[in-house]
Amino acid sequence: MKVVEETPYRFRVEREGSMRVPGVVFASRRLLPEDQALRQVANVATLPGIVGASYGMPDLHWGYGFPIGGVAATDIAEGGVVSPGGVGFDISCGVRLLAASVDRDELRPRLEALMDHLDRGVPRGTGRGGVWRLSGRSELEKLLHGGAAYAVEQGHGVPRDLARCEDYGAVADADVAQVSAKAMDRGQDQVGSLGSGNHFLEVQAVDEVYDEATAAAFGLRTGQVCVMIHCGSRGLGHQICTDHVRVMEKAMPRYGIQVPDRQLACAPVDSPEGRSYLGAMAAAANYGRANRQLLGQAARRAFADVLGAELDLVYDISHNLAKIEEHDGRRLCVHRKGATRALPPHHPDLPEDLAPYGQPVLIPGTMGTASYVLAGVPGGQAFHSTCHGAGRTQSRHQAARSIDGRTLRDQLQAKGIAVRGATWRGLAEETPTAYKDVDAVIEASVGAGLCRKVARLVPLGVVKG
DNA sequence: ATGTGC
Repeated sequence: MKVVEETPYRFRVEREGSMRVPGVVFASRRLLPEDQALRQVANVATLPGIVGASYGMPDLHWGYGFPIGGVAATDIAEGGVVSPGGVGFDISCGVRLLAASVDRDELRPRLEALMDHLDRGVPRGTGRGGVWRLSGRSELEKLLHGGAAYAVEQGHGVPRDLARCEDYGAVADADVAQVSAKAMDRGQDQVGSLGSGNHFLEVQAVDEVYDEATAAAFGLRTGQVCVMIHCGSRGLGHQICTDHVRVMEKAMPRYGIQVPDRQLACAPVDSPEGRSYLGAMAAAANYGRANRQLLGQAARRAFADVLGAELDLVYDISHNLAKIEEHDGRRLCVHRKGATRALPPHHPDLPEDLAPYGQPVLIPGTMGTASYVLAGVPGGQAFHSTCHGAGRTQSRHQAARSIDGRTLRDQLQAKGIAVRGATWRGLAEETPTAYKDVDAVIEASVGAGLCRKVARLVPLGVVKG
């Protein structure tokens, strides 16, 4: 594998073997990942119908089949494929940011009380129930079609929330018939729950604003308290991925598709298997959005009860999704796995009030480090995409071996960050030392021309899944 | 990521 530095923030993985396009990785030298992730970038470049390049964002790291931080688009008319591995197991995993009517100085004396309230009000960990008890299978079906919009319709939020959700709170074309009974069962009682792993609800403060006008348009000001929620589609999305990978593995020989890694299982977008996955994926996307809507409501209740304060939705984005988009007159299936759509100013998909500024992009850091609010920029590199987070450098196992959960909790508390965990092991696996430096990832993303900085947020308290 | 692996 030959990797060439084209510019300070752009590396090219040369085409070789069965690669149809080159790989392009946006990163600094220091952030360029280990060979394994670059090999995955090259593997993705072999997929039928892939256009442009197999892209990697600055937080690129090894994942299931596709790398995390990967973007790949296929041309539907040219037999382009869709691959569940290009979306990931946690379909529609994403981030929601809410801004409070209080500043950090006002919160300080009540922080522990607020965290205790959130600790009780935010279900988390594997398997447990969520804050919304759905009335049976038929209501779950409505939610899979309506996403956050259905949640708001049922009184879980205000209509204004939807104007600040990507796709106004729901993606079209959810096909519930493509969601297995097993996936439905797993999803039935998890709406409004964080899950585990790197999922969290964090109380933050705006530490620095880089662009006053854009921050104001997004509803943010220096010193303001915020809530950031990072979660996905729980067991339902996971089961959908599992089910459809299995179907595609079997179908691939029929379409004459060969891939260098069986985890790249795929099928033409324009095929029964492709359409079936996309329909089920859309249902999971709506589940993820409803999940974040309900957790936002749980945060609102805690802020109202403890502080008499309100929370306005800043934005809600997904960083694990495939989307049918038009680029240069072609209909493409754009896979973003650990990558965020970042629409430029005046893009037709943006709501009018955000159009002058570009799409808000929310980047969660790690526990104890900063998070960022970014905005999309003109240029359209990697089909209008940017990074999604800090990006792991250590496996969960390595991380858990490096530090004890209680020690980590004490370290964070000593930095003034209140911690409400689920398990000690889970906390240790998420030690900030297991991740890349989020500030460096943002610097590379901006340097590569993928986005611009709007605000930097710092953690005050974390509810860890 | 995941009722955490066949």
